[in-house]
Amino acid sequence: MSKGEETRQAILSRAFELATVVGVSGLSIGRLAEEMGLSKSGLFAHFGSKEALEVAVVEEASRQFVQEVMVPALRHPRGEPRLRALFDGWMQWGQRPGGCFFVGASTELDDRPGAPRDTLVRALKDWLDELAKAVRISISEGHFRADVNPEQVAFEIYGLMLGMHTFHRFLREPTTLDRARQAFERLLTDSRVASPRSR
Amino acid sequence: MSKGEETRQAILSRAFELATVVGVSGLSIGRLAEEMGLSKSGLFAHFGSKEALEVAVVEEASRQFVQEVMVPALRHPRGEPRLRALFDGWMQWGQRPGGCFFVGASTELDDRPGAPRDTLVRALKDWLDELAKAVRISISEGHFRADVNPEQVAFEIYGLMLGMHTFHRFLREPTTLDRARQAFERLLTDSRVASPRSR
DNA sequence: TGACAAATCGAACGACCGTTCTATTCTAAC
DNA sequence: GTTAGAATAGAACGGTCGTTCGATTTGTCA
Repeated sequence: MSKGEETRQAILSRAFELATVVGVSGLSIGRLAEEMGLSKSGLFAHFGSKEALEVAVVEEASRQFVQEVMVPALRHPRGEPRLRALFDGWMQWGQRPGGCFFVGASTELDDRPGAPRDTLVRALKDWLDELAKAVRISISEGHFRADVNPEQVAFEIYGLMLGMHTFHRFLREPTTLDRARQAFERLLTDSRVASPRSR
Repeated sequence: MSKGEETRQAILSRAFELATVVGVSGLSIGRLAEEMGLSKSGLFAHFGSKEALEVAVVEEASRQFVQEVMVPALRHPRGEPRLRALFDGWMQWGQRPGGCFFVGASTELDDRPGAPRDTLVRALKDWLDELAKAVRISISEGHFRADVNPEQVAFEIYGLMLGMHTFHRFLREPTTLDRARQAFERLLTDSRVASPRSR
């Protein structure tokens, strides 16, 4: 790795942390440069524009998310255990300072067309696809009923995660973790083969 | 209403619309003054500080939310019908340009202590209390089982709303409305007296 | 109608923003 | 060890931000 790539990566690493707290557009080049011990223009040269920096930050966030949540979940058995691992992994991920990068960024960018938004949409869809895939495997493994809708379950799981985020980080409700767990269990129960009720 | 109060109210009305789209801190006094046909300092004088303006905007949002969602729901029969009305009312509310003010503002302010945050926390808690209250009434009316936890249901409903917001406004998923409805029905089904399963 | 207060304006402030340029320092390959 | 090119620095730009202050218009009530 050349010197340039090295500092660029170091910048992105810190930029990602910072953006998780202050938001993608709240991230400022001057502030970031100061934290990195670089000049504003020196740092700027690595990206060429603020928007390109934002895109790179979103990509860095995806990279870290894959590494810290998705990959470890793949080490768990296929089906429900893996789905649980994904849920647990996200809970861990959401504990870092500033919470979940994607939750903040998606509400921030929902009305701002452009490359950063497109990149984030792609990342979020990948995550939802991963959840749906885990549900689909749960069906084929015989853990869930055949008539369970994977995309529907992924939707509801993600809603849980968002609710958890708001209750924990904004309302600071100490009951949040239990609430989320309980809702998740209800979702699993309703999806299992043992359950007699149709969905 | 004096002249001052009148323009102040007009400013807040527009400021609320604007803040729903660009966020609470994204709201700028210069931009707002231009839209209102006022000078920057003239508009500024109505509030004294940006932070005071932000607080006033949050209050205005609460005012409108009560008027457009909560009050109409009270005209529906106690219990499950009213809970449905609250849900439907929120869905309508979330359709306005920029989506739901509270969803955007709460992720924006979760790491920014101060009066605007405190005001918003209060407003959101009021809304959640209203949901929980509707659930509680549903129990006493015999629509829901006695062992249903009102706060838990309120948590899950709010999670649904958040999921809907992200899927609809950020991902632009056309299936969103159905997904949210279906999840809501599952929640109601699991809560009803007819259901044999314990929660 | 006159007088006092309320409302609004206009200019200026310092701070920070992203971006551009030119000059300098450093790194890496020959 | 020299040299070309990459990496960084520094100063300056136009712009917007929230805020202050003194002057001026406008509304309100005796």
